[in-house]
Amino acid sequence: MDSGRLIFDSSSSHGGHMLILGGSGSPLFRGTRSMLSLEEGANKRRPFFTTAEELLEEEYYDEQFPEKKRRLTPEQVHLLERSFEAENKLEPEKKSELAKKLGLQPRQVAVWFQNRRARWKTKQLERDYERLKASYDALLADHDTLLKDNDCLRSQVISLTEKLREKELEVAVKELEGQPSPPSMEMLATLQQSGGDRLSTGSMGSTLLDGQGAAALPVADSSVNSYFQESLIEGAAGGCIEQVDCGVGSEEDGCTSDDGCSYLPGNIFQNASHADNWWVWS
DNA sequence: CGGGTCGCTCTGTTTACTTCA
DNA sequence: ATTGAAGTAAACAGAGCGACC
Repeated sequence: MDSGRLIFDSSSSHGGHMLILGGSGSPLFRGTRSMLSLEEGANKRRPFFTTAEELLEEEYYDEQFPEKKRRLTPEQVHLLERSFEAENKLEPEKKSELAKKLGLQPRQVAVWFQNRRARWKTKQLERDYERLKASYDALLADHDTLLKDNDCLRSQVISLTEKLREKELEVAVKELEGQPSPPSMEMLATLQQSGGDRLSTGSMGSTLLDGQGAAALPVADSSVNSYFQESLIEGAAGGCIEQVDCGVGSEEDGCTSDDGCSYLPGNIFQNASHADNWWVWS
């Protein structure tokens, strides 16, 4: 709808409404536009009104160019912007003061603030969206990294379980070799069988489980000199592996997490025997 | 307390104007 | 130089809300 001629009606009981006289959308104005040639419109463009005196001349301009909508001058916008930065709500006193200072109708100032708030909100929504998107992307990346780490740790569990089994068999064979008569094939078969059972059920010691129970790692078996007991981990049966130092280690044969730490599938317990331990029981 | 009025904000829309291909 | 599309700003409409009488 064309605003047409805008007159601030301060006596209105509704806070001063514009009276719309002869806008292009109103019956009064309909048809008037076609009477003005394009050339006339271009040459006699109605200027911005910036002073009270100019406001008094509105009637003249309105008669000449009743349908023009005028943009605010850069100076007017600048002052309005400064005012908006200080306070994006408009107190009645402030509105009158600004209107007077800018040579605008109070209603125009109110409308400007209204539109400015709408623009600010749109921008704010865009900023919020960008922030949330960045946050989501970061979380997604973290999630992917955790999935990879999880896969690496599963591989470690499987590998270590196998090593442990071999070590326990080796120890058992040595024990039997120490006896006066060599073990029979039946005895060896029985030993192997009992070792396998223990590993598969985890019934002989504490168990280190991965998240989904895909593999079990028995530790601290009291009847066998387990690999764990021989190495650094004493009295920590049933505890959890925890990474304590991210400053060492090769990434060549391991998986690397996003915090720069490497998980070494094959040799973490060898590393653990050194001063710069990677893993402890907690 | 309920209803009417006023003054304000917000959202959505229209319109005038500008820019650019 | 002209024109039409797209973008932007000014203004409006209508609904909602709180304060006041």
